[in-house]
Amino acid sequence: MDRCQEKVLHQAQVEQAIKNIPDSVTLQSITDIFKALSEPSRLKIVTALATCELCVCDLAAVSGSSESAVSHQLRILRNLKIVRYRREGKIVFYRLDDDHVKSLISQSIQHVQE
Amino acid sequence: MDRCQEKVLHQAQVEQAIKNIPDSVTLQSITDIFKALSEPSRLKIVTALATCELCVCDLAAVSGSSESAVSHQLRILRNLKIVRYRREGKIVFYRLDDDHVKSLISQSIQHVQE
DNA sequence: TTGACATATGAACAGATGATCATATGTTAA
DNA sequence: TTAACATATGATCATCTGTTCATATGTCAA
Repeated sequence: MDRCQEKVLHQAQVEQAIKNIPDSVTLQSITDIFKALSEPSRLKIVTALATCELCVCDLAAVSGSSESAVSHQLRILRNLKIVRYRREGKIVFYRLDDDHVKSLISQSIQHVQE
Repeated sequence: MDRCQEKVLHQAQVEQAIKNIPDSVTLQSITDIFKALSEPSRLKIVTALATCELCVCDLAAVSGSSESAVSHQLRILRNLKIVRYRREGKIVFYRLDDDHVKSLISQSIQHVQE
């Protein structure tokens, strides 16, 4: 058995619910964001960057990972426009791209702490 | 080479950043929430439940998955207190546990659409 | 140009995870 | 109790993903 007898029990609600689901592109973008924040190592990086800009070496120290691992993670965060960077000589400084990520995190903390 | 010469380039910022990182329990809880929302199938379920409560069969139709797959996903969402359920005879109705998840999603949509 | 250093990246491996299938549980009606 | 149905769950497998290691790139100083 893979589906209940009447294909859908509550047709009207189902249709309304389907309308409320974002288009597939938006859906994918959102899941990408959440996925980026769903790894402790990346979340550490992001919460650290919520305070001030930091270089790769700093972030390695903050998150307790190797610089290589951090660099790999930063690439993912860069591609998702979650962080920006600027180069200053040999050093690359990273910071959050905008404040939405900060809001996401504070919202989630609220959720967790209740 | 696994660490830059001086162990940390910007000591003060690093210490401040470390203070801003939530304790490991909170961190884990937050990543769990984000991980739960980082799969298209689960995000579909959650956005669908943002409109009204739905039964497993409805959710299968909405998300285009099998009922078994949906049930597995709902278990994860239940354990994370993202959804609640109530039984009415043979049918189990699911709904969001609180409004924080709605906020998280709307925040993320804002982020994506800019 | 050479050497030193900060960062980036490709390959490979180990661990995590979602879907499927089979089966179990719980509820109602007869 | 038995049958039918809605949902739950354990095991398995294929796929995905984070880390590590080795190496490459880019920048500065000499």
